Amino acid sequence: MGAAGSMPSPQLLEEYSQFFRLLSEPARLQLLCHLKQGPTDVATLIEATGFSQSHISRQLGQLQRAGLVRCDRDGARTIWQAEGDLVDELCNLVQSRLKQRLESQLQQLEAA
Amino acid sequence: MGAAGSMPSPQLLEEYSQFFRLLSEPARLQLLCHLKQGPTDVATLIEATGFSQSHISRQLGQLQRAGLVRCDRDGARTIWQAEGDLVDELCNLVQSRLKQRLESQLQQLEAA
DNA sequence: CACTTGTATGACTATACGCGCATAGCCCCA
DNA sequence: TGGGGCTATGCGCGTATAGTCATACAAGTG
Repeated sequence: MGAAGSMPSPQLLEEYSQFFRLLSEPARLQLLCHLKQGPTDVATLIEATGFSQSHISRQLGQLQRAGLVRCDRDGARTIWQAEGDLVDELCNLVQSRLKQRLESQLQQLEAA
Repeated sequence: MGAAGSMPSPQLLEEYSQFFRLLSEPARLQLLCHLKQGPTDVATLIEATGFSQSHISRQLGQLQRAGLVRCDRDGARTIWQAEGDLVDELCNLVQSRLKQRLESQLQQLEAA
C-alpha cells in the first residue's frame, strides 16, 4: 500500500484482512496480552479469562497458525508464549490514533 | 499493551478489536486503497470495485465513523478521500511480518 | 495396563455481518 | 415546484465464526 499509485493485489488484500481478522476478536487479543506477560499454561489462562478450555484451545490454535504464539510441551501440559512484538506495535499505532481522535473531539467541544 | 506487566482494560481491548475488525474485510481495505490514490466519487468506486452502491455506502459509512475517510459534498455527489496514513503503517508492518514468515518457511524447505 | 489429568476436535447453536434489492430521502436544475 | 440523478437505509438471504458440550486423543502415574 504505497504512498499513491500502487494498488495491492487482491491476494495481498486478502492476507492483510485475514491477519487483521485475527486481532478483531477481544478474546484473542486478551490471550495475546496475557501471553505477553510471559509463558503461561492453559489452566492459568482459563482462570485469568474465564473462557472454556475448548475455546482457548481453538483461539490459541488460530494464533499459532499465524505465528503469533508458540507452544512448548511440559509433559502433558502445554506452555504457550507470545512470539514477536508485531501486535504490540500495531496496538500502539491504533492507540495513538484513538487518543488523537478523542483529543480532537475534546477540542471541538471546548470550542463550542 | 506495554512491554510486560500492563494488561489493557477490557474496554481498550474492545476498541482495538473493533478497529481491527474494520480492516478485516477485503472490501473495506480495497476501498481505502482506492481512496489513497486521491479523492474519488462513488460512481468511480462502483466501477473500480464492482460492488453495489448500497454496499459501498455502508462500508464508507463505517470507515467514516472510525475517522479513516472523510467526504465533501459536490452538489449531489459525494467525494470521498482517505484521512491519515495509519492504515498504511499498519499494512506495512503486517506485510513485513508476512514476508519474514515466508522467508523462514523457505529456509526451512531449503534446509530439508 | 487401567486411571487421572490435560489438550484438541467433531457436532451443534446462536449471532454477526457481508451483500444485493428495493426504496426512501436529498439536492440540484429546468 | 416538480422531476431526475445521487446517496442512505430497511429488509432479507446466505455464510462465516464465536462459543459450548461431549468426546476422542495424548501423556504421565499407580
